[in-house]
Amino acid sequence: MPELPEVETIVRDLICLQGKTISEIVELRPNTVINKTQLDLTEKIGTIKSIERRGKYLLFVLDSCLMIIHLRMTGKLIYPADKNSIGKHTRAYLLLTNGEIVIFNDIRTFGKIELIGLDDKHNTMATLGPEPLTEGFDKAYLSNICSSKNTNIKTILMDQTIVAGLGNIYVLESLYRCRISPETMAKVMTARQIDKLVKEIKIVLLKAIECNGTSISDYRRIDDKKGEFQNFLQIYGKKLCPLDHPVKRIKQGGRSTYFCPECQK
DNA sequence: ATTGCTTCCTGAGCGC
DNA sequence: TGCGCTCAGGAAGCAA
Repeated sequence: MPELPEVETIVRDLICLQGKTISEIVELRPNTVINKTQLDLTEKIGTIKSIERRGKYLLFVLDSCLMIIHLRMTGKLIYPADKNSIGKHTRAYLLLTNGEIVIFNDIRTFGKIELIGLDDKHNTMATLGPEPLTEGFDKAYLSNICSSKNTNIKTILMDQTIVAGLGNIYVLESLYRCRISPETMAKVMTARQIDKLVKEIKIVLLKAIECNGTSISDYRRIDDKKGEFQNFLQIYGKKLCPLDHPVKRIKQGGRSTYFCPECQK
């Protein structure tokens, strides 16, 4: 399930596409490519000027428009690839003018490729909160948010309008490392806890990027290699915490939460 | 306005 | 062997 470190890894892996030109987006499953009419098909779709990341979104800045890809849980990009690699779960592929292709596979089909004008605002991206690895995400910012919200800290950190790019794995890992219970109401978080949490989130994300992400189930790099951060997980998916206490599993907002009631108060 | 629940989808894993 | 059930999950959309 790609979160910030996984998407960042994919963006870095795709840097070799910069300067190449897309001639066609071939949609194999309906509703995979949104606003395809944005493209002027009489022209080349466009040269890839840059590939960037915002939250969990991949942004292809083309000279004609912006192509936004969200992988959701099971979306994968494969490059280099050839047509023999197109399979049952291939939802679309990009055809380049040099004959190469970039395959978009997605088992659960929640992923999307969306095209918008260079100056248009994307309805969700426009509401994203700050990037967690920038100075805009600091203790003052998170304190202010926490004081005004009537929910638990895990739900706060999962909210993309508050901070963009965190998902279940990195939120739970960060909370465990800070010894903060995910059930703690945001309002009662102390200044010290919030400071520690902000710092730990940055440490965990940087380490996960260095490891090229977490390959627990579906996530793979564009060459199908796994990330390595699953080797450093302390709480997500575990039966015992690193101190051998039993890990408790609950649901918060319909999502699995793993935590150690002994370590996290 | 804010919070929370349901929905989308497929494959894996389980019990019987 | 195979059926039916549950679960995984981001975020849109809707309900309270």
